[in-house]
Amino acid sequence: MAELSKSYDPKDVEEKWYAKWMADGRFHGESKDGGDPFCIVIPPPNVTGILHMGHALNNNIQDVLTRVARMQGKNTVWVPGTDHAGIATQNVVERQLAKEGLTRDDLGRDKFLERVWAWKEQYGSTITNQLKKLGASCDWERERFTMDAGLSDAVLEIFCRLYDKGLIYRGNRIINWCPRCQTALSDEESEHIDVEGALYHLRYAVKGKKQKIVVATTRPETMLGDTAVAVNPRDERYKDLIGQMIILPITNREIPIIADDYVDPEFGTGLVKVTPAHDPNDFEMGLRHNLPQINVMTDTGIMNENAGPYEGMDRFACRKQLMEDLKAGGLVEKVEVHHHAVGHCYRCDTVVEPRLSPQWFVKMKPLARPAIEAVNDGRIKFVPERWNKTYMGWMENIRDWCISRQIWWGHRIPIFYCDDCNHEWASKVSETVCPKCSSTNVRQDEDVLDTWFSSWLWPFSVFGWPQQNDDLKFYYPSKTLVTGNEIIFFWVARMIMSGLEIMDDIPFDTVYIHGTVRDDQGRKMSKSLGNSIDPLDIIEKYSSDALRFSLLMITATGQDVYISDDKFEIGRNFGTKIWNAARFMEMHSEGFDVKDLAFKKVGLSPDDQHLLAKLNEAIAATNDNLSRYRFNDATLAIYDFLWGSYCDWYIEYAKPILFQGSPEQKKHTLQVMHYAFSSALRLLHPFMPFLTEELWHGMGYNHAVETIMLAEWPEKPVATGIDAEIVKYVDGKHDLIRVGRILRAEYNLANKQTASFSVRASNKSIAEQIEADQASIVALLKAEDLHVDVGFTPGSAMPSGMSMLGTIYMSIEGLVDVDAEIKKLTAEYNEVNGHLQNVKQKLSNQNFVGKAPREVVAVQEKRQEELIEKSEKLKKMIDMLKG
RNA sequence: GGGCGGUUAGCUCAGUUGGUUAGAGCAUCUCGUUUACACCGAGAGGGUCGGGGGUUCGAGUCCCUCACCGCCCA
Repeated sequence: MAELSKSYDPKDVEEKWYAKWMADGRFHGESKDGGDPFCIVIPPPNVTGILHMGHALNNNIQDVLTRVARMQGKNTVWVPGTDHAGIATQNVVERQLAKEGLTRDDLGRDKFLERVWAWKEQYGSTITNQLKKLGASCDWERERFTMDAGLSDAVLEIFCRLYDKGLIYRGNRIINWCPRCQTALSDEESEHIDVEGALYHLRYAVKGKKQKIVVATTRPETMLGDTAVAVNPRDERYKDLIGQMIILPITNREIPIIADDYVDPEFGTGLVKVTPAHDPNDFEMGLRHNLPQINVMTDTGIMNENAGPYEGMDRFACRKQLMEDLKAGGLVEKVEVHHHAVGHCYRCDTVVEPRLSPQWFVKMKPLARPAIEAVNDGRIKFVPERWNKTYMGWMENIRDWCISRQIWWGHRIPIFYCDDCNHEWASKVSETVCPKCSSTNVRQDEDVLDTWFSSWLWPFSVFGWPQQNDDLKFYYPSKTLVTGNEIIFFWVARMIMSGLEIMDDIPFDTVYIHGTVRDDQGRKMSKSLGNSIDPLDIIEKYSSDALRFSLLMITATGQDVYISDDKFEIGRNFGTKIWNAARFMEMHSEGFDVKDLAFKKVGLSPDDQHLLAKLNEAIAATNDNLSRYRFNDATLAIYDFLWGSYCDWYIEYAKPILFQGSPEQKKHTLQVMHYAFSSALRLLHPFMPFLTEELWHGMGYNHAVETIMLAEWPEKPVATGIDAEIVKYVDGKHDLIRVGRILRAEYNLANKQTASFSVRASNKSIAEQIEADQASIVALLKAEDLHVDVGFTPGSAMPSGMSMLGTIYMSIEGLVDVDAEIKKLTAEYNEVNGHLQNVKQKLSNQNFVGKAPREVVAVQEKRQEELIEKSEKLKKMIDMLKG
């Protein structure tokens, strides 16, 4: 056994073991080794990303699941990787260029892409390196990037298949446009943020009449593109207006008043302006009524030639100027404060402009049907279950997915156009000749695909699809997907659809949705708030094990987790506690062989049995809670066992034996200790991989299995030699010791000060048990001696307390505070009688006795008996003190 | 407007099918440096379980309703 240092230095230990595990290829799995496959695919972080607490939580959970599976002997693979984060990465590189005074257009497409790749080579592994610090046991030999040759091939293959199937189409529709990124976004990428805006009530003149009508809008500048005003056909107020013409202010265009069911008579004035080129609902209305579509803005959100006098102004400057002009013309009825949700670009936070634009879409309804079915019939289950509803709600109202992006970094859309015969076709390879007319006047679509169009293939593309290979066959489908709720639509739902469409099988059978990491005031961690806690700082300050353990211990299943710096002390303190327990064992283990743990299955002491029973409970609880994704309960079970049962009770019990016992007794006790400790280390390993590996070696447990990573996962309980009655007796003994300690505390006995204790045991057999088990009680009570007697009556006033095994008395020299004793016992007597009244009331209630299950009634009857007995005893003790 | 989650000790949270006296960590207070550990040990105090109503012999737990907080979707 190596000598353990006085204090634990996690930094060196953690680096050492991660490097060793990597060098030994411990994280790698191969399909050819067969067995029971267990696969998890990582939610690929953005290649531009840096590790935050959300990642830490997410990857900790995956690592725990992976490490447990590996210890269970499964053929385990956790596939890591990053995604190319089209818009985000392009933004980063463009910012870099801006510092050099350049734009991407200065470089041109090819040169710009070279720059992006160079950036990726230099900085792209930041986040994966940070994952390694967490201890993530990813199979790094399988690391993938969504722009890899293999994954790119998968993207093109899918695109062509879906295009040929008619599931991908090009359409001129209203999409979410980010004027800053100058690209289209999907509906999911436009984040609705509640803002306090205004509802502008504008007066429009009716042609040929003096009458003015009032329409309400939140975006007055789009008025320049209005092509109608609409009312609800059932709205009596405006019946006469339908069919009349309006003269639009500023541009003086004439537009009709139309009737459409879409209009909500309750909203605003019941009259709405219709701008088909700038609003999805207006667009639909425009189609129904054959209205022209007038786009009033450029790609960058600047008003265009259709905006007349406002051409060249920014859209918000235009809004301001236009309102002033309208006010001057007496055309503003009023401006109301209005709360509404406005779409913002999820990458740069710019207000999104709904805008008419030709884009590529995936037809989602046909893909959604089988994906809804898979969750409905339970082939895929969400944990916690409530996310089913969220998923279903979105899937059942699914809209087509806008997949084209007007940027350069990404998979270029594999569509080719012939400018001579107008033929359009999809092809995985670069085309130069039109297959229809043989013209060479051929060009490829300029746009690239949404990044999610590559990540939705992740569960099978990482294994080389469209190639059919053994890995793909063996590891697909993966087991559990671990992710946050914010990407259920973006990613989870789409993977289910692509898996079923392409692989004809679900991509995973369980989706575990964990909570969001927040600060201690419940706010999301964000750079702008400055409230982020950097996991790497926590690792630096407390260790990776501490970060991991603490995070899981405070995260209830699926609930958001509030963290602050000092929460991580939980894990650090626990690690130190375990380290010191190990040192204690080591000090007494000289000459002891940890290979020989065959402690006698007979002749286990009551404390041995109690410890092993608690170990069994911890094993069962850990397994049960893990299977239900209750990580906090799993960690708590291990924590309570090691800190409570093992350190607080068993080590204290073992001290007199290890210090004064016979060699046989010492050996036996050490066997039990090492058995329990090595089991607990294995149970703890997935949560605290580094410390447990260090101790696995430090304690010499590596004699049979070199690394704890591959040691047997504890599942089966210790079957023999444990008597439940004796375990119960030890519970009682702990109670007795607690009561004795209270007596000591009440009289402020110094630690060194010993006292004699007497126990009036509840019955003869308990008396015998205590008698035979005196040493541990004497030690834990720091007693001078201990008398056990069923009929013990104190000769004079003695401080006393009642325990599960009987009444314990403390004899101290001289000063017994009789009044204080009487007061204390009277308080207890009153409390006991209070409970007794309660129970009596229950039992005299015929409804309770008649309707409650027999067991429940029996419990109350037994309790009544105990309370009566306790009450009588207390009465006697008080009388004696008074007498 | 619709949906989901939350409201339990000073703080952050557990509490699985209703059933003894509602738990943990942190914080607070008292005592303690004894030989694994002060990142520790022994003890203590602290809760009308958001309000109201209902079902039940029995409600933190189930139902209704209201209030507030957060998230998602329109």
